[in-house]
Amino acid sequence: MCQEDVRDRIGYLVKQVAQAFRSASEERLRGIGLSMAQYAVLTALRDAPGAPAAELARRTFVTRQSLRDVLSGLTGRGLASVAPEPPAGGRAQPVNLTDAGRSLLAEAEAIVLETEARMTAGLSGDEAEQLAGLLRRCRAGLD
Amino acid sequence: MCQEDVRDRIGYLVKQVAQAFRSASEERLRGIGLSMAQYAVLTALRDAPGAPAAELARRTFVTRQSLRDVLSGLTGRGLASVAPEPPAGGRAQPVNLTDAGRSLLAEAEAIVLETEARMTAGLSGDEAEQLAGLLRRCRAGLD
DNA sequence: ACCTCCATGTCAGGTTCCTTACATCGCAAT
DNA sequence: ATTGCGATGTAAGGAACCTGACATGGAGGT
Repeated sequence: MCQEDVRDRIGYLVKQVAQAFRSASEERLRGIGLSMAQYAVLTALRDAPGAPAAELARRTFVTRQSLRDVLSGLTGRGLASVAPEPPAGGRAQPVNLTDAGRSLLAEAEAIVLETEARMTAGLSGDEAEQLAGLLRRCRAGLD
Repeated sequence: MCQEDVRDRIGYLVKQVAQAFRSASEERLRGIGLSMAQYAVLTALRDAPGAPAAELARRTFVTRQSLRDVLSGLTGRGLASVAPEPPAGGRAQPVNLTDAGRSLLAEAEAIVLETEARMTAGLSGDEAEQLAGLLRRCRAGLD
């Protein structure tokens, strides 16, 4: 049979690395009261200020409904604000970072970048480039 | 500033590929009534027949509590069985695949392998090897 | 024998995320 | 104008996962 060991399969490895990265980041993010999901939304919010919730959902790869859960936690803590009513001639309610959100995001960014550096510590610059390229091609195969 | 685009960061890419892989697999697994989590437990169960629930939890990288949720779904559908009482001189209750579980796992395996093949379709054999090696080194950096 | 430590199983509660479903609003084609 | 259509917002319920806490059984040191 051609049944190879589960642990050597790419899918398993990708999942495992992603999970380890997530766990490691989340562990330290918890110190400033953020989850990985919240961090992702804050980042999307910085990249797309004033975007509607549906757009943030697309950027963070979750459904609008899931994003609502995360967003309500964020607004409840004053890290993000949703316009109470759509602007004239539109339906979408723009979401924005508050000052508190921006400053907390900066802290979170440092934590996640540090974790990422730890993950790629054993790789040379060229190898990191290579890895990124291979991952992009894997992603392309899954549409 | 040295702030690079979020979308080019390794952590982001890994997460994205893992999520795409999971989504693609789950979408097709749903056709046979399995979630990715259930598939993972069935696989662990095949690799370690008679293992206690705590061991399965370690193998699938979730907590014992989470595994209980998944396992109860599995036993409820007759795909796995938990020994009603610990064997003499032990406390752990061995878990095993049923025949139904084994045959459903075979179907699931085919689905997941096919998805994985699609993901790595754009990669040569050498490149797939390379990717696996780089991912293993990333994983090693996160302990 | 006793007692501490560790692993296992279990319960409670909460968070994140999903599917399904529905109401509404803007936009464009008719 | 009206009629669909697509995108948005919202709600309800369930699945998967977590932390925290607790009870119990085995193993090893004292």
